[in-house]
Amino acid sequence: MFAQGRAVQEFIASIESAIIAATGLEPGSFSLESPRKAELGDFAFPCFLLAKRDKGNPAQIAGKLAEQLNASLEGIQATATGPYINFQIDRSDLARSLLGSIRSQGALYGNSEEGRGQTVVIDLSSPNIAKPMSVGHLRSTVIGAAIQRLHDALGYQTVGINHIGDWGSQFGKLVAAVDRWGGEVDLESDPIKALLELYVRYHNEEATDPSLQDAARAAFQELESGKEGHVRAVWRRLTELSMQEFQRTYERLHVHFDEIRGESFYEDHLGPIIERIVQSGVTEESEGALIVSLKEFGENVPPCLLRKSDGTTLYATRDLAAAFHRWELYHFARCLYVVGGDQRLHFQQLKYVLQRMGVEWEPKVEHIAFGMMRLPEGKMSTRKGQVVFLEDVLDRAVAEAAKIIAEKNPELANSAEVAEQVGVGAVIFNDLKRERVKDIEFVWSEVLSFEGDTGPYVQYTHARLLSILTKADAGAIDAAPDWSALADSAGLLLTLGQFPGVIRKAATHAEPSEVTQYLLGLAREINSWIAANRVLGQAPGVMAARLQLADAARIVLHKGLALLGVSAPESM
RNA sequence: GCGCCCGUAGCUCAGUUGGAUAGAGCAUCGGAUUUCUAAUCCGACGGUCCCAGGUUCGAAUCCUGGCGGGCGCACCA
Repeated sequence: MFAQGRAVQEFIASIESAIIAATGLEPGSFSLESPRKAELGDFAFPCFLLAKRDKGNPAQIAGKLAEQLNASLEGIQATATGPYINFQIDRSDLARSLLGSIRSQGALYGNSEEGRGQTVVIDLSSPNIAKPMSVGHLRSTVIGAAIQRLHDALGYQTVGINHIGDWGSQFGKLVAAVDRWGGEVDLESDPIKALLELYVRYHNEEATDPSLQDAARAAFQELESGKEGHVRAVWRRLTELSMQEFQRTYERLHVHFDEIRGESFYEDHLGPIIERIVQSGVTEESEGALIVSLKEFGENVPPCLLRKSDGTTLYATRDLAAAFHRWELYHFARCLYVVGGDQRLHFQQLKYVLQRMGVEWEPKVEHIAFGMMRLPEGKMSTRKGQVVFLEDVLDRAVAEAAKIIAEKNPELANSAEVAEQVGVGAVIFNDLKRERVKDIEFVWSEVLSFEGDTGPYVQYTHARLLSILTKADAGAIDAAPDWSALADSAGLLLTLGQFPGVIRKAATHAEPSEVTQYLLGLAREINSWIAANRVLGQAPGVMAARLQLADAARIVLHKGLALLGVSAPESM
């Protein structure tokens, strides 16, 4: 439907089919690589496999094959360099078709329809009621939201679900704490903080006061019984207070959810799901609890608990209920759980249970694990008060951005708005920068840095391009382009051409950092290009060619940032 | 004890399904602005790719065994 970066794809396809025709290699049995150095060419084909097949010398084979390919390829030069064949696309062809393709598609460049008709469910954010969002929750939220946008771009139907932690035995504790000390704190003006205080106090005192534990257990049992009484009323109020707070943060991060379903949503599903699992014949009673043994997957794999000996359910029960509910609702192509790596075992167990039940869609369920956010002094702990609150991080980043704007661009019109975009963008970008499995140590100076490999660096690059484009005379970009002005810019052009492939791979891998890394590399290339290539005030043909390149680069930066959930201010 | 994840420059990280001389940012040092935003650019410095075997024409990448760090291991989520 769209020419989705076809420019570069078409060049690659013609090289590949020429190689197939000349060698008899199976399509898909090889792929082109990037040469070690850009001067060597745009694409490379190593001849080691051919040499093995034909029992020949790779360098000789490369030499002969290059001659044959040159005879059949048009607009593409093949050169043998040792055991490699390097291909170079005609510079004018490259610029004309690629820039034309990007500029005609605009914000749709990189999109495709490959996911049409398929649904991807993404479980993301999932903060716990009555606890403040920490920088740890940021990870699930921004990684999950980026994964959802990547799938949107590929034409999938996506459903982002915020699986709020609004159920479980800790609510018994919370209700007990509110009942006992609720009058001593201010629940109205700063509810999360007040609730946190109660939560911490509960844990400090439960060891020495057994009546507290009894009260908590009784409260959760009442909550799970479905009784519309005092406990449920308190629980409901806590939920409402917390959700209002969360919503503020989500708005700043530009994250919205298609569904906000707490664990409590599955209250009515718990009985039936347990029944269903029992019917499938995989459960057993053990020490008064209902479990699914997972010994067949390994002697040391712990069983999955569905129901405690006191009759109440667990996390796993609710997640199983949610999984079945989602399948019945969406028949998803993928169901992604963007949840920290500390819960690997839990999701492994979940998948094992589904396997034992013989559920055919089990492989579509994926745990998208990410590394823990740690403080230099150790693991974050809400109970110990060792946390960095997300609001504080955003506020400090925005304040820092405002300070820099005041220094560098005091005349900026909407400076408060831009400071918000830059500060929040820096925080989001920083969190999406590394491979998601890696643990992150939270260091303020790193989060508040706006130079080098940072979000503001990419935003700045975008603003610079826009500045050049808006200063150009109207119509200058439409003059007959002199493509020779871009003869030395092939590297940048090829990078722009990679964008659709970057989106596709990042979505498949559920790895937003592939986009982040790509954007950093692209921004670096653009900044070097700007320093080396004057755009305005050149001969009309030169100017048109360079303006087109600047425009295409601007389009890709903007789109890439949008996929990550980072704003691209017009000036900063 | 067992299982899973991670280990690349002083620090933080990239490194395409195994391919050519392992690359960025930060930090340090030295340069660049009469001209499109210096939140920038150019250069220098900086490496036993944790260690030891193995597979391969070829290994940072795959396999095995160690070491170091993180996380987890039935009635929490």
